[in-house]
Amino acid sequence: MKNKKHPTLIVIVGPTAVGKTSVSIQLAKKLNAEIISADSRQFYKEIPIGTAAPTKEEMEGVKHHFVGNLSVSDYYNVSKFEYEVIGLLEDYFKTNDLMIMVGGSGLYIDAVCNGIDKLPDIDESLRKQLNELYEKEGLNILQNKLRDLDPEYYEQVDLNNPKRILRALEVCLQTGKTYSSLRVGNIAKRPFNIIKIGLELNREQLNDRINRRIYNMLEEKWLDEVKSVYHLKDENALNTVGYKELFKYVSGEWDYETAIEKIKVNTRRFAKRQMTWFKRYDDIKWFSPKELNNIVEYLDNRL
RNA sequence: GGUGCCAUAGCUCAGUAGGUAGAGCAACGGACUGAAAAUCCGUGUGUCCCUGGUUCGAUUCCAGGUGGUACCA
Repeated sequence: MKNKKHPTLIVIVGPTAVGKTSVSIQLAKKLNAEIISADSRQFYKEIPIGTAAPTKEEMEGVKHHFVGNLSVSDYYNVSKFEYEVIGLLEDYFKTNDLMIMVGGSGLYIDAVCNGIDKLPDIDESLRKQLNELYEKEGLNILQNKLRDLDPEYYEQVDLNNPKRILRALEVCLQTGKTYSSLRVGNIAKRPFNIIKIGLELNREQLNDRINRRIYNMLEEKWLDEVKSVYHLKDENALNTVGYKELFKYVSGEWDYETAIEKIKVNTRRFAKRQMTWFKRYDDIKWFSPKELNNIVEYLDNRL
């Protein structure tokens, strides 16, 4: 490796099960870097097996951040992640040149790379109130409310998507301003370089890896882990591929085979959504997870 | 071996009173600014088992074949 002059964040993305963890750890060792996980489910300490979080052994010798740092009952969001990561990097780059950020949560990665609009926190009671309104009155009421409060956003938003509408409404009601006026979408200028690397496999190979990984997770007593958090199953953090299906098995709603089959299907779909997100990055270089040497060479030329 | 039933999308199956076909699931494509492994939107991808016959026209009717299935031997 040449001498690195500019602090650089190496971002490694890719669909679930493609092999990001292994590549990131090998790179971290070669480059003497630490790792930030940008995986919105590996934050939670109660669910390492089903989220394929890096194990203690894997993390041996490579410092990891944002793995198992939260409880599933903690409230967390992208903005906090951005704030914490940027804070960490500011410190880290005083004495180091390279950090690796690896993960599959596109929104979280974008927040770190590009920043996210500064919006106030929403009162818990307001969010709850809106959720109840939606439960009781349905989507139509929310749509009408949004048309009154923020006609501009009403024109752009996917009106069938309750989450988008609820979000816009809570911001409008909390701030007294329109959501559209607060959504400026400025791209943040970061005081470090960013190099994006994508890992991909063809569909057949990825599906095969997905199936094998599900099998391995079950071998590692995933079901015990699921049962241990069953009482928390309504937490958002557990609205997660694998857990929601196995909860239905545990409750007796589905038989085992059905649950496993659904996990496979939903994991494939998740991987597809991730690829859709990452494919729009125009500053990314794609590799197979097997070509570590090519990745190192590519980085070497750019650092 | 005999008789009945079945053969249509990747799977389970509808359907066409003869004018080349459609549901569910799967699959595929897309969106995405504080719940994102979330949430939402879009798309039929087909030798209608094979061969021949009748017909202007057969996936549909007829005959034979092949495969499956049930019952009888």
